[in-house]
Amino acid sequence: MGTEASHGRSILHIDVNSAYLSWTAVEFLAHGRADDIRRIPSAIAGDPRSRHGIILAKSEPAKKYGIKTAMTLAEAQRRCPDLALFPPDHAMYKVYSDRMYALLCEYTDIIERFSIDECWLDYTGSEKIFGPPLEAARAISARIRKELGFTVNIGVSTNKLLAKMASEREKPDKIHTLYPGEIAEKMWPLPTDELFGVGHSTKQALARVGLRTIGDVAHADAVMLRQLLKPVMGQLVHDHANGIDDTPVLREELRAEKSIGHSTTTPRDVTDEEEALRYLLSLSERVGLRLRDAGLEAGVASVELKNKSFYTYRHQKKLPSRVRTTSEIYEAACAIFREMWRGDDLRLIGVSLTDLAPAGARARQISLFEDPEETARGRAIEETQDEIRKKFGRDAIKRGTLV
DNA sequence: TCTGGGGTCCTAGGACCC
DNA sequence: TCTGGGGTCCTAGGACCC
Repeated sequence: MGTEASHGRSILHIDVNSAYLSWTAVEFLAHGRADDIRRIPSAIAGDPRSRHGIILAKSEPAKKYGIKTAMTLAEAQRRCPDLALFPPDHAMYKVYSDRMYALLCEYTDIIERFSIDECWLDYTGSEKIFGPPLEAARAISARIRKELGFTVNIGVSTNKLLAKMASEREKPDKIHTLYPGEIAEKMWPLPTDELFGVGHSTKQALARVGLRTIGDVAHADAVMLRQLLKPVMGQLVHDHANGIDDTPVLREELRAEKSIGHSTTTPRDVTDEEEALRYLLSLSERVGLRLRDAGLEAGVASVELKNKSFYTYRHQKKLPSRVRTTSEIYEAACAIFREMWRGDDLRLIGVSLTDLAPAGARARQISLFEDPEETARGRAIEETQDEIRKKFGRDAIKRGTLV
């Protein structure tokens, strides 16, 4: 009982330690920098001059000063005046993420990328080739360190939830198991918000009925939890607290993208429509490029605004016909913006698309006001522009209004 | 010079239809 | 004068994740 052999699946969760910071450190070392920024109080943060000043990742020494992810840079610097800071580089992160993914693919072809720095592996069936899961975890950890230069935490168990909860334990560079027989000892003493799926607001709701640890939730009445947290969340939390999770590890090919969006915090408040529309065009362009790259088209467009008081509102619109081009997206975004904007000073503007499907898969409804030839021409032009951008970079072509 | 950006999923209410 | 009950679609908003 409670041993790996008696359970159906064998799941690993791999989590890069302080991903953005570790990858920056490795990149620096590769380019001849003498010191390792992982050994000093350091962080990756955006630029506060453009209102992007929050901590995205921090080193272990920085953690000792109480620096936390998503903390404002000003607060972090109060806690640690000597904090060494480095800007984010998402293109570089993708390169390191892909390298790790390629290495993990040697151990199984059932891998789910949960984010740029986390993966689940369904290792069931690979035991015959690479040995017991704990041995594989040790081999993976050692190879990532040696071949890629950074460290990971690995959680080993029988489902995704337990594997993830295992990898969240002591960091960095650790391997933990959390088999069903270990739940009471390792998981139940933790506070409720350490349970995957429980955030601030659910923690508060649970505390109001006296539930403070994961064990409290595990032993609570499921009917009561469903009433307290609504059916889905109540059941999920009760299941998770008891280590129950039968969701499969979903390979990338089997996962359909649900939305594509971009948003930007503007360097200064946007107060007039003309400027807002310029942002909408630039965002529509980026979203459109990604949409066409993925070979998709969209049925719903939405615009998100955040004003200077940090109040966020979002409106969406089901489009009369499915869209693909930047001009179609931009047109929809403008219409939504004009309807929703309350005239407040804006600090963030976002555009996103949902109801995605492969281009042409669903019958296109041709609107009475649309000239099919013109639509086709517009699309052909944009596809040529996409090719040029792919070859020469995103800024190779700019619309007159953006220059 | 406080406070990012990318997502997923769930709920509730109104419109509309039979 | 009293006043159904499903079901679907659409939209806004919130919670949660990294």
